[in-house]
Amino acid sequence: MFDLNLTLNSNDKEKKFGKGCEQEFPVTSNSLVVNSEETASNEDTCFTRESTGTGETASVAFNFGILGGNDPYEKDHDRGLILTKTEMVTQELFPTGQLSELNLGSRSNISLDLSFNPDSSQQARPEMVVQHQQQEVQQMKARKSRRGPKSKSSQYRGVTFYRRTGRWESHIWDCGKQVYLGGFDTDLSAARAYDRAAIKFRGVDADINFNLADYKEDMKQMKNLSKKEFVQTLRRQSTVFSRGSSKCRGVNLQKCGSWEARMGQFLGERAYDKAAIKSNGSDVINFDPSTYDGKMISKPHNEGSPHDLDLNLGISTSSPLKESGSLFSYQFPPCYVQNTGQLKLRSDNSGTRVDNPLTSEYSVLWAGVNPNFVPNYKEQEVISSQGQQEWAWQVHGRVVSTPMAMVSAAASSGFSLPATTSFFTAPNSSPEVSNPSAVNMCFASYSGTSTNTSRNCLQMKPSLPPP
DNA sequence: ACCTGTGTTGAC
DNA sequence: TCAACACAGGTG
Repeated sequence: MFDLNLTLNSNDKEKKFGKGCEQEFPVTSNSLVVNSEETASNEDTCFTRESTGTGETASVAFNFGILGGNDPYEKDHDRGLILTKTEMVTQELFPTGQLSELNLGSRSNISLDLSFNPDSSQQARPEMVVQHQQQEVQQMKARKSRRGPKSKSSQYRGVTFYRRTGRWESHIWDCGKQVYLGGFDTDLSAARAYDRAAIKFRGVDADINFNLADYKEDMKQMKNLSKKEFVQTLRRQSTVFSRGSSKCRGVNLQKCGSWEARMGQFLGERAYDKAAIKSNGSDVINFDPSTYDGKMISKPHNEGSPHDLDLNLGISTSSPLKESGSLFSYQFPPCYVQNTGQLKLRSDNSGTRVDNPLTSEYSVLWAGVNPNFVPNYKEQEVISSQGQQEWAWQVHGRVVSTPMAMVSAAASSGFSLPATTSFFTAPNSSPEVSNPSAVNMCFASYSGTSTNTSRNCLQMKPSLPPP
């Protein structure tokens, strides 16, 4: 068993972790003490690596005493370690990724590299560690420490929870002015937006929430953008509707040029519309207010019912499962297109259940859409297999350039290709499509309590605006 | 959605 | 004292 007696220079401790951060360490030892330099040459010394945020790594010496030790094997079932005196074990107690989640910041991403080996010849050379540590201290001194109050609402820098909207917002300061970076569903997303902006505005030495390495790709892309353009890009990537992306709430332009549409029948835009009607009237909603007359609002049986549909019309460029946590594997029925200039929703209760039974969230993905196509939804008509009137939308749109080919988002959206190849219909390849700007959307919904699956197809086809 | 004023915090 | 920051109200 190790005695985790670690002592840390009091000055450094506060600089690196901030006040009260010790409590956030996920260590149960009663005496976690970081050793000072003088003891770094001790045979029982272990080392930590500290990410500096600039790709460099510094080390801090730790001292671990051996307690007990009569047994050839020391088992720590809690940590899943089996230690012997004759083998060298390296255990990273604090994975870097986890630490970044623990409000330690990029500079504080410390991982303990616990090495035990009685044979000192196989140990890391302490003098190198000390040297590295000294370099790190100098870098820390040269770098301006954080100023300003710590956020009470978020563990991340630059991220604030906005009570009024119930969202996370991120801001950054530039030239004495606060710049709005966007509103987000999660503080994690907001923190990432802040990080990107911080790197853009202040360079790689900026104090950020996560590892600089996470933003390598972003750094390449942001090189060609001005600050203003970059902020606009961040805002467009924010979870919520953002001006400059689309004039329609819930529609966002993705990096790849595809449009992402995200809505919920009752939890998303519909919920927004309903609330807006109640509080502000019907002039700010997405859909025709007449459609809510005694129908959407007065039919609470749909709310929370198995047939609530989260019409997540998203095309994602990266790891949507990770980001949204709401995109599950669906099998989509084939979509078809009618040359009617209308977007229709069909709903029936046939089909098989394919999604996560533990959730009642529903998703829909749609293929890449012409970026110049600006949809204007208007709820218009309803079709269902039972002849019941549901709802659908008429689509008005305009196309100002040749349409881009639809791109299958299956690979990046967590869908298996066989299940989705029929979902995305390339407008130029489908014989059914006469208008190359038509958009296909299909989705399936599943009840958490029922084995029925509602399969729905949306047809969206823009019509040119009247002259 | 975005801007901006103001209070708070911590380094200098 | 001042810059950096968070919070929150204002505006369109």
